[in-house]
Amino acid sequence: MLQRRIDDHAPPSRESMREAQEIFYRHLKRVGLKHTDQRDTILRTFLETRDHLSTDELFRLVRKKDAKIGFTTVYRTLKLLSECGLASAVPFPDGMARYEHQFNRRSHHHMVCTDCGASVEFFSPEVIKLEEEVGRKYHFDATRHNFQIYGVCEDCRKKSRRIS
Amino acid sequence: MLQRRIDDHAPPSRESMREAQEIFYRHLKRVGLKHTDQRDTILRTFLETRDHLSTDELFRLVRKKDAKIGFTTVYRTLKLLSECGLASAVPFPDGMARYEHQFNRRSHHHMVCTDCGASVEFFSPEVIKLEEEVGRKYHFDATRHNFQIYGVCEDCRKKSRRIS
DNA sequence: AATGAAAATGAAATTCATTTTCATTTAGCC
DNA sequence: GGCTAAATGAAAATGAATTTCATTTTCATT
Repeated sequence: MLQRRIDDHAPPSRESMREAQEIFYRHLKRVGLKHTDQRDTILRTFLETRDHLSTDELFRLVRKKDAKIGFTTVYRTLKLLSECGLASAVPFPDGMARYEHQFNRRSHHHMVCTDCGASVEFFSPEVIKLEEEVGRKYHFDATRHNFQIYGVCEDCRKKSRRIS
Repeated sequence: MLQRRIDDHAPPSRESMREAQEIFYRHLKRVGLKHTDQRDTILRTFLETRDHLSTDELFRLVRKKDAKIGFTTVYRTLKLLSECGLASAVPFPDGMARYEHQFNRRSHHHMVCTDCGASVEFFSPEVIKLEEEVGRKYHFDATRHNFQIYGVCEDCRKKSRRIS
């Protein structure tokens, strides 16, 4: 299933990797948790991805680097990464929890094909303004939002035309 | 959990109820399915709600009207209602599938409190324009979208201030 | 470097919403 | 009324998410 990220396509530089690790370690320290090789490997693997990964997909990638790391650890680490803002869950129509990393990325949104599940990112500064405005109006302290557009992509339209 | 709908607060009139039923029955006929008392009861119960209901919550409401209707039937009927556009799934942060009815309702979005789960609706014509524009730009046939803003509501801010 | 308490790990078990199965009942066309 | 396909609902199955627990590891303190 294609899930294009349309910018920031360079792999993370050594410095930005280190910066992200520092954020993670600071968070661990703050909540009294420990620094382990597994967590290190999982964070690095996650930062190298460009897609929207389920826990299982990340687990498979992690396993390639260290076959001894278990699914449970990946699951738990992904939660920790969400807590400190390095990862965030994106609700996809298949209902499975999917995460993307938020390190050094512009705020963006997703357009998802309801046929094949492919997703494309788009950018919309208006939405960010809207978040502020609506929050103010209803006296919410708005912290984040989530915006997806669903539809049928060009490829799937072509395919369905061929069939009918 | 409070889930305010901020407009359209009147219960459905007899006419609009009938109109919705007609949409449903037309859909059933189209796909070769039958009209049953259970489906009738479930649709009526659903239209009377104002909230974002999980399948189980709707099942409990339906059971009050007819204790012989099973969970499975509610589950299946909710799917049928989604197919014909009378219901639509709203992704909430608790991960459970929640539905709201779309009959005679303005297009709206949700602001959700990440603390207590309370939700408030808001309206934003800009977002509808955005759906069209972005669809055009990436050659998607955009059919729907989903937009939530997350934050902390006034009540929860007050409560957390009291604690700290 | 050794110690020990607290935390981490990972395999397995559990939970729980969702979905499917299947035997029985019902709708609605002839 | 009879017939056939569909509906029903209880129970079982599924599968992602989460918890348990015995073992291992981290790391602050000797």
